[in-house]
Amino acid sequence: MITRNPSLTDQVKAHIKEQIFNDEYEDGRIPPEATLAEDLGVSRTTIRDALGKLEHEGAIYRKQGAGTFVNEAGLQIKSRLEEIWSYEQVLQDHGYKPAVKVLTDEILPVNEETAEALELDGGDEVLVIEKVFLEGATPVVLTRNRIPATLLAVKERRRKNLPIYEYLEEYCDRRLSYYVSEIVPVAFDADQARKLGVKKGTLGLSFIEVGFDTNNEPVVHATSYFRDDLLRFRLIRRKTGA
Amino acid sequence: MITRNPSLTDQVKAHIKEQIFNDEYEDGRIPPEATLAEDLGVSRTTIRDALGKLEHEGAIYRKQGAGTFVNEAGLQIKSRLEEIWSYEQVLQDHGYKPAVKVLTDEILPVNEETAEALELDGGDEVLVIEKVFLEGATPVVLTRNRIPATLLAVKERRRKNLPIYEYLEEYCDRRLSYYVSEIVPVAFDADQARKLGVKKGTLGLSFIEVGFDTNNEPVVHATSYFRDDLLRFRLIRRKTGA
DNA sequence: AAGTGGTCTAGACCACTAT
DNA sequence: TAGTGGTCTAGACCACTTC
Repeated sequence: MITRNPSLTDQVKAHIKEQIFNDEYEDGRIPPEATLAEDLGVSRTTIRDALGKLEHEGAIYRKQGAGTFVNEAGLQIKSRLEEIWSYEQVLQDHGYKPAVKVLTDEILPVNEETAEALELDGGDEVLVIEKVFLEGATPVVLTRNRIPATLLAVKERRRKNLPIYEYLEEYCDRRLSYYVSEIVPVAFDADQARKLGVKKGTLGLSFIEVGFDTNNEPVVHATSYFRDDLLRFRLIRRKTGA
Repeated sequence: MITRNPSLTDQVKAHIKEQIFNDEYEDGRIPPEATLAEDLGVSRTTIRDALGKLEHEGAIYRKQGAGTFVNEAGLQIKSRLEEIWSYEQVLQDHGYKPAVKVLTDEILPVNEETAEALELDGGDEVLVIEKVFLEGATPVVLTRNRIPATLLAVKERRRKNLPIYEYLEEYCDRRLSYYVSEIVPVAFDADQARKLGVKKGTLGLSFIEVGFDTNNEPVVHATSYFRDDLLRFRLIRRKTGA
């Protein structure tokens, strides 16, 4: 059945993905674009948009003049760094049954680093939410999100364990558009180590990032810490012309 | 002047980028797509493709119904992780004048890890190239690339200091298409520390990656080490549907 | 030479934002 | 309500791979 929303392109994309997972394409060869267009009753442009997204995700690859093929190697990648939006989802993708625990949830004066990241003044306040993501009883990810207090539209804020992008929509009426993330290696300090259930000085990865909303305004300053023994990040790097 | 190659889209992209850097757009507002199409004498599709690429790179952002705008924050990002193709380029983008030193260049029996990454047998051989990238006399990046010996088409291999993707084109007739990279925090061992000019145990970042050619075959296994005090990586993370 | 993906056009209509 | 970006169509021609 054809409907708008999700877009035709996304429906086509989902359809092809399903075919791939059901092994419907022999030899990993995906039908020509013209054939797909005719079979699915959409234009070739729509097909190409869908294939373009799948290629970008690493699910397929295309070779001009030759064809379009399933990318077996690309399909193995569990969670691609560029696409991470929720750590619960990341842990699920790794086959875990994640739990979330809110450690801190309070409004505090902003510190210097956060003030700069969120373009605030020294006297302003931020809501600080610290969460830990666990697999069973084992902590895997520790996050600290800081949201300008002025953005909080609602007094009542239950469901503090929402993913931050949902939290921002629900309580701040802001839609998160993208993050700029810096990747930093760390040796966990005593506090971090305790919260992550490892020895002080254990090696790990951290992200320092700023999330921007659809108006391109910074709305959240996040720092995240990962147990390298339980979670490894991958990404696909491509050449982008000029 | 209109020519093919580079594509119209890339020409449009370059043009808009230039306008941005020359501050030609008041208030950071980029003209409507229809206007751009008419002014540049191309179709709106071509304009949209170019804007789409610029948006993906973080140079602009778009808001449906409102317009297209310059992304000042995005333009500050020096080298985006997803787009890294040459460490010389990365260092240049950071304002350094990079030098490259080839430390090792020899054909050796493949080790287990590389054999698995490149789908080789235990008895096969690989060309191992170890390079260090310096700013002046200061090492910043240490890389180790391994290429299957069977791919080497030419006996004479001068210019060992070529970026690996150019090396593969020149001596193996393979075009690098993308890398799958794993990001790992490390404490440098004695050997790495010496080559990077830091104390043993210093914290740093490393990439473990496999490069694939246009036939989606693994052609290079690379490990890279970075001095966190001199080089930080950033990337843009976005939500991708489904 | 046949078949495939890559680029480009011209135009229609929709969804959303601003005023 | 006017103007903007988002989606989609139908079709043309080009570049490349394969046989």
